[in-house]
Amino acid sequence: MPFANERMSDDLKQDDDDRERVEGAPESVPKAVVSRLSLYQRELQRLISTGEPTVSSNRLGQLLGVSDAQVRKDLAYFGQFGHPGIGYHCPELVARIRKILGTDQERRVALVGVGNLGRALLGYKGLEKQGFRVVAAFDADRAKIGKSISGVPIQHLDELSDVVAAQQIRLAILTVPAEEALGVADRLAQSGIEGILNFAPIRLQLPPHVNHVTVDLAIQLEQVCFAVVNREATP
Amino acid sequence: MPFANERMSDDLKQDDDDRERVEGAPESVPKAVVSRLSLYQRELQRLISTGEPTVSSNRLGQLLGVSDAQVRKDLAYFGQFGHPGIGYHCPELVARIRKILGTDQERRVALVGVGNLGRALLGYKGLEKQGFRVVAAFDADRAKIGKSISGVPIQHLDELSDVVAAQQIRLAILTVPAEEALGVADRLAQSGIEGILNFAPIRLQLPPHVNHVTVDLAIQLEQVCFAVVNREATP
DNA sequence: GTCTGTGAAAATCTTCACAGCC
DNA sequence: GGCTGTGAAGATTTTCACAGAC
Repeated sequence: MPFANERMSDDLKQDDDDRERVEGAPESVPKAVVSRLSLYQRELQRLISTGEPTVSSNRLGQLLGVSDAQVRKDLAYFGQFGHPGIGYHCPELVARIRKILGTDQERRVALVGVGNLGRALLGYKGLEKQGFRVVAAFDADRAKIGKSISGVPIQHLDELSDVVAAQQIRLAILTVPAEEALGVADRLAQSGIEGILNFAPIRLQLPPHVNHVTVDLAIQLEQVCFAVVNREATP
Repeated sequence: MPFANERMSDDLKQDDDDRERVEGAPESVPKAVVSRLSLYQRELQRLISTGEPTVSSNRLGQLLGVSDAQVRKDLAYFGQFGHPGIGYHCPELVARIRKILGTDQERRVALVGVGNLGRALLGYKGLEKQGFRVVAAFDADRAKIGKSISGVPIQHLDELSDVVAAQQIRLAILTVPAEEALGVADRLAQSGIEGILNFAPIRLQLPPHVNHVTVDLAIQLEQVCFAVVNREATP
């Protein structure tokens, strides 16, 4: 994970339904599976851009360092996408994965905390390439209000609720200092935000209907450091 | 995972040695364990700053959303740090964990790719708070060379090897565009860098003695999006 | 009584291996 | 021949539960 520190539910319901999964919510999916789905989708886009019409689980897995069985099992959580003897049709599979992830439509995102990291993310192309659009930025510092960064206007935190409602924003990126993170996260929840990508190195406590993933950059570097100091190998 | 996409070895050796782990490299440690070690260490620092001398596995776990048994098992990989009937002595445990992670001494870090994200990380206090110091930044763009950002001088990529050797830098942060990431990662490896924290949304291929962790920000946001669209709950 | 450290059990995740389709 | 989808086997990770230390 990245390592990242995430907390998202797995409910334990056993899915003994063997009808074909038509749509929507499979009972319980390991988060590692969802993470790999994102990887697959990215690699598939690359394959498409090089003109490959189809790909086998074996090849896709090799490109990403994952076993062929793993690729097939991961996809099987959501239905049957492959064609025996042929493999997976790249554009079709991309479309299916985007639908699963919810990135088949453009997702509007609010960013809160226009410091160093926040500014960087406002200018980061990698997010919109995957279907996210940061449409509003917020900060408590009056000096920053009114400016635009990368075309995104910076507004005061007090406007949060109104803007979220008006623009029907469901996702937020939280890039405020650790000390303020808990308070601001509360305000996000109260504003109707449903999912938060948190960069503060702190455990958020949120109502159960608000999902979040925390990315702690120092922890990631510590992982690398541990591996180096303990002379591990990257296979 | 954060989802992050990491690839670090687990070797499968069975550790049937029941002498006390005196030091150094435990045979094989799940990366999730190492990741939690970082969490523990952060929370312990907070406890120390509020004046708590000791903490039980139960309390530490509660603060972080982890079971008490998990805390104990994680620490048991590296030795015996606790005191029955009392718990763990916070300062002692912090010191032990830092030693395990390799952050007991200041680690010099090189940053390559002074774009939006790179600049943000140069100004990010969270890294040095955990014992990392970015001492050199590199870019291929001549226009950026010579300036300093947050006190870190920007040098040309061609200087990489010399600077890494002169300053004995072992860790690097890679914040170049995806298209250049593979090539630059090669140069890092050849310069003697031993660990890379990679932000390019691409799978690095590196010699086995160079460890790396990839943080893909778009993937993290996709995880949140999936959870929201599929109405999961955060317990 | 409190708390750790740890085998044993449970749950989860990954790989194997093969039936069935192209 | 090549390939997917999947039950069964295997491996790993987490939780349970308790002996032993304070």
